[in-house]
Amino acid sequence: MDYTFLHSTILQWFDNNQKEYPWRSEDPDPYHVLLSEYMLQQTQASRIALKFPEFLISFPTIETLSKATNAQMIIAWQGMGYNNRAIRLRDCAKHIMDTFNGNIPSNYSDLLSLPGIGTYTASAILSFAFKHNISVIDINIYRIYSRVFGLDIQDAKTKNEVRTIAEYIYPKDNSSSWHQALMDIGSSFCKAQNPKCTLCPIPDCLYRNNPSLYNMKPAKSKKIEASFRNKPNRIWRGKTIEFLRNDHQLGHDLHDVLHSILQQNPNEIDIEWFKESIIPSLIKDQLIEYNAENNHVSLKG
DNA sequence: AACGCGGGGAG
DNA sequence: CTCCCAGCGTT
Repeated sequence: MDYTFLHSTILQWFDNNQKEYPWRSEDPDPYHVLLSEYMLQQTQASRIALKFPEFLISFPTIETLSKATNAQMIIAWQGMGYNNRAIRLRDCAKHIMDTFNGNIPSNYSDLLSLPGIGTYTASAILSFAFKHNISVIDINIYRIYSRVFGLDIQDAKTKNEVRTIAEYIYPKDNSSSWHQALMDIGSSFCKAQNPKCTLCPIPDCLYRNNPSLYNMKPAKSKKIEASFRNKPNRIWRGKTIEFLRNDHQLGHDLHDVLHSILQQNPNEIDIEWFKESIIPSLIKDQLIEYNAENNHVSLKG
């Protein structure tokens, strides 16, 4: 297959229409790429764009990041979600200091050895920071390839087929621009819901030609989350962390924390639930400390 | 293979 | 209200 036209179309579109992000540049600092990719795991780019610059002021280098306390990381992570990712990021920086002399690895296996760096993030760093020619598959690119080639997103075989497509289709002299272009296209046009096919710059696409032929709906997630008082525990975890963020210097009495997040006086059942379910899971993620002697809760130092 | 893990924005 | 998001680690 000759993809010369596809490549030139997409790359030219990217030259003229790429989104401005604080981590994007012609010759990006690998630390900025690692940091942004870490933040972008499961979080929309538009949100990270607001957070990235101030985070970089607080932690301008891998070394400063590696020395952050858990509480500092949790506070700096405000608004980005998945707070245990903040702890992992600091651990990742420490690992880079200790094992790689502070240099971000430029090969796949070393990157994969770092905490919180999986197949996507490793290939993204190699492509965007080190300009290696490697395929990159995030949720946007996965969806685009599935649609362009008419693959059923629920079919178990699709994952492998997309991997094969991703491997042969990208321009072998410009992995970085190609994959970032597809991400922009994925978030602007080839969206999960209500895709704007009429505006999409991809020249040929089986889905656009006949959307009804293909099953592009992701499987319904029918998992039941553990809940309390009509809200999932993850919401209560988040409220607890948010409360402790606002005054992290002091330890807080467990009852005061509960009163604040429940917006009412806690009863025995509330206290039992909080002690048995929420506190242990936050401790397990290294987000908080709990002193059973005086019933004080605080962010982990 | 399935699940835990946040939080905010869009529709 | 439901669905979505530049995923990863654990089981």
